Amino acid sequence: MSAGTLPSPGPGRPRSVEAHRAILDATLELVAEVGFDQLSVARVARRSGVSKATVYRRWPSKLPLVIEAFSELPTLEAPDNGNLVDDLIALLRQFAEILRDTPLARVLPVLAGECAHDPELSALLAPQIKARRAPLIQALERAVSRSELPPDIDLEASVDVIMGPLVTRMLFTGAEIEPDNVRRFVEAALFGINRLRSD
Amino acid sequence: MSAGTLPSPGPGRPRSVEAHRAILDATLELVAEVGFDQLSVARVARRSGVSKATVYRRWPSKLPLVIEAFSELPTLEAPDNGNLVDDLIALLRQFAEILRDTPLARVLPVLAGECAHDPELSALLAPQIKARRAPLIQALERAVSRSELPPDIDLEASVDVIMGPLVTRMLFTGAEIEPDNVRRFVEAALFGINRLRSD
DNA sequence: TAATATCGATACTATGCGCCTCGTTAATTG
DNA sequence: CAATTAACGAGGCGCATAGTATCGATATTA
Repeated sequence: MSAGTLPSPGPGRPRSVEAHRAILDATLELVAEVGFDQLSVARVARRSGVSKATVYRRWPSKLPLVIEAFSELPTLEAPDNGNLVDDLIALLRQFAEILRDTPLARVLPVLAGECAHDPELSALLAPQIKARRAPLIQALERAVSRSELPPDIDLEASVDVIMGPLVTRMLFTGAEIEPDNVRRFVEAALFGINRLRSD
Repeated sequence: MSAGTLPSPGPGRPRSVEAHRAILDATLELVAEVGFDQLSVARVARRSGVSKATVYRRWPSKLPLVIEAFSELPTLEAPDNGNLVDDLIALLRQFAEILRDTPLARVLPVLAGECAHDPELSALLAPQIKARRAPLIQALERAVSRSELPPDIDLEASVDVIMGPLVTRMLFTGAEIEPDNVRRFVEAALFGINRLRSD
């Protein structure tokens, strides 16, 4: 799935897996330190102890590299607590931790903004976004199967209602998100989800 | 308030107001066309028919320029319909129109991501964000004064709950936002706002 | 008219981009 | 054990951009 590692089936020197990881790690470090705009392929190569050409052999440009590095960031793991509220609280607490501990909050908005002009990159980023939303979709589906939610609910819109407040909060106000706030946001969202019928 | 126009109080040739507008317009055009990463001061100068030095005389770098151009984008105008639902629907419809007709959706996430590494720029962007949220805050305050909402409501969090779903929807899924969806999102959010007490 | 400050144009160094060549190194295949 | 194959590091190349500096021309105030 990763663009950089097309394992060589035939003879010849194989691509270094260590270099691959070093490049992605350096990319994430540098994005966190200096931001996307100041990031350059040459800097990534220097930081990862790899030749500049090696990076270009695997990724055509800076953006796909950052997208793949982004895909290496931790994703949500969906626990099955038997009820929707606890599932959502657990998921959003994980999300808040990831936002606090990784450069996700710095990478994702920039990628989203840049992909608006590049359908190719958008096609690269879209499945990543979808994969990160999947655990929430599944938690909602389990709630539907338990009749906690009506069967005709709009799952995608529900995910937006649940994640949206936290995302905007950390994006534009830069506010810290505490566990108590997570519970309040979940409850706030849940009171409205029933209105999000699909028809 | 704008960084570029410090009107000359004494003698000497004053700064061209036309050039100022041309530069900001060209910046917005180029951001919409090629994105923030591909944007360069030289391109802005060429597009606006202005010398490169003129741009540097007014803005120290690319980011403050884009931030000021961003501040020129239309803001929300708060109507007073006498009830909260209609106020919010009107505001969010305006917001959806702005997202559709201007490069706001492409500029804002990139700025937010870049400002995460630069406190100086963050200080430049923060008041712009606050000003754009103000009409929603005012609509909520009117609702409180009409006893539509409890007086101890968390206004900022309420704004996040109302705007968040739309913002994430247009940011990460790129979905079109139709007027009907706006009404549903407003209703979805309103059912939960009462839980957002400030204590 | 004199003083002042911005203007366009241009040159300048430094750096990044993306591509390329080259000799070297590490794996598969016979 | 050789021969083949492919990725490797090092480094050069042309081009574009960043940001600064200089210059004479121009527009405004005193």
